Amino acid sequence: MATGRTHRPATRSRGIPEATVARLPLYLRALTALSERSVPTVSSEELAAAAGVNSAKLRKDFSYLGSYGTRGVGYDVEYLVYQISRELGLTQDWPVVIVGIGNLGAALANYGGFASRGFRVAALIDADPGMAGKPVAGIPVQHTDELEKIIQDDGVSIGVIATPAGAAQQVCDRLVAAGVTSILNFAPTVLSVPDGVDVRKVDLSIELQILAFHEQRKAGEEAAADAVPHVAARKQPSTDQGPDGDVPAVMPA
Amino acid sequence: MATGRTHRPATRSRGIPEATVARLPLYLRALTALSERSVPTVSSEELAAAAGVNSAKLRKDFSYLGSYGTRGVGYDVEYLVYQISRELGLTQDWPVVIVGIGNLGAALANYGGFASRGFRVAALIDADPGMAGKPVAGIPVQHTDELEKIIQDDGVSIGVIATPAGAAQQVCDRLVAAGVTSILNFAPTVLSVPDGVDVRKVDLSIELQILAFHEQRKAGEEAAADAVPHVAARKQPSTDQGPDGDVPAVMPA
DNA sequence: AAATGTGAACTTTTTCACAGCA
DNA sequence: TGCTGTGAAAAAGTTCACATTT
Repeated sequence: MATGRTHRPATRSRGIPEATVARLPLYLRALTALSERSVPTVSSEELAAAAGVNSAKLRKDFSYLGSYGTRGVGYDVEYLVYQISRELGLTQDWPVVIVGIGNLGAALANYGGFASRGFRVAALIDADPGMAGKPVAGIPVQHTDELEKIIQDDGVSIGVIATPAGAAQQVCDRLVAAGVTSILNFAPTVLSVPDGVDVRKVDLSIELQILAFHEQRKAGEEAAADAVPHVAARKQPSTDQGPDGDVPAVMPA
Repeated sequence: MATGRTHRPATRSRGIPEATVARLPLYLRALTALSERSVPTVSSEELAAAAGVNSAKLRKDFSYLGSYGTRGVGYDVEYLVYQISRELGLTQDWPVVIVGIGNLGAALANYGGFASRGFRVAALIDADPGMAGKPVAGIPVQHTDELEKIIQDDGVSIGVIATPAGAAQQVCDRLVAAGVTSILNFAPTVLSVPDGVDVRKVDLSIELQILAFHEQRKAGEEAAADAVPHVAARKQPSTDQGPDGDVPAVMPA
């Protein structure tokens, strides 16, 4: 690395669409399950079903990574697991700090899928001095004062914020100042960060509100449906996750 | 579909884009904060900044709801709060059950923003008989056997699954059979549900993997940047959340 | 025969830029 | 004058359908 080269690494044209990146972990999970069952190969159709997406989308997604399948056969499970892991950066180990060891922080610390896939909890940090030293998920909680030291010593670049909303921005600023460049925010606040820092948020109440919106609409539809001869059959098992789910679009006049 | 009607209802063309729906809770939160500070009106620019989106997008989003602003002035905070709440279905009260009262379930039960905005925890349910009766967040945990009864008695239509992955599909099936039509899934599994049921998922490990992807790319870029005279200034405070975060596209020529 | 990989069509979402109103 | 509301353009994402390869 670090040469005077002006071109993108001879690899394949970078620029995997963000939507594709967001689905790679889904594929990886499905593939890992297959791998554990020692399934050697899988078709786009099968894998797509397991991941809950459609097969054309899956093939298109994989096409951004390269040609890892075999026509007439499908994909080699182990090989794909490796390729996707590599693409996601999971072949290296990412130390992560969790700040705010309340109920949620403890839940996160205990979350198994964490350690399993490339991530390692480097430290648990809480502002409450009473918590200091107390082990959570086998890791002793450290006081906020130690934050900068921990991040620098362990080379932490990913931080998880599970504090109350009021403390989140301040914690975020400290994390960023200490060198963290990716933040997963569970606090219900918009964080502002310098350029070059990634923030993703997970927000229970937003998810519930989106569900309520669709739920309300369903209720309206039912009322409308009552006025109509026969409600169309609802019950085809469909696999569908993510942002929408249905969005039918009927509506009373 | 069902009737012979071919035209859209006379109402304002329903069909708020899904992307817009997903942002409404964000606007609502920002507006609620303003309302608490007794701010009477707000411009699209200000509100957009508070919500972490750009103002054109916000205006476009609001335009799907109707014309609730005043040109030259901005939006009336209270009025908008009401309109968005109504649109999201938050003017009614949604009873919610949480299934799986481990660390995460407890965290969710204790989550304040829950009760505050239209949602009410109708019951906490766990498969462990030892948990039964134990109060969490002031609510006694009930055994899974009671699930169907609770859902029917309380008219619950939204369920939260916080069980281990292995139990999730089974719990989901029972919820759906009992009448739940919206599910928020915290278990790391793809749930399959009948048509007409909405599922949204929240998945810590997926979020971390997406961060790792970008983090890895940053590392690569840095190395590339070392070969270039001077790294462009990174540090303009930017507000940016959601799916991407940055995706800088530095790309040496 | 089976299943990938991908141009091309289509849909959704974002951004632009400005007319129109208070 | 200031700021909304929105057509129109651009970008991103999804789906189709089929030539290509094993």
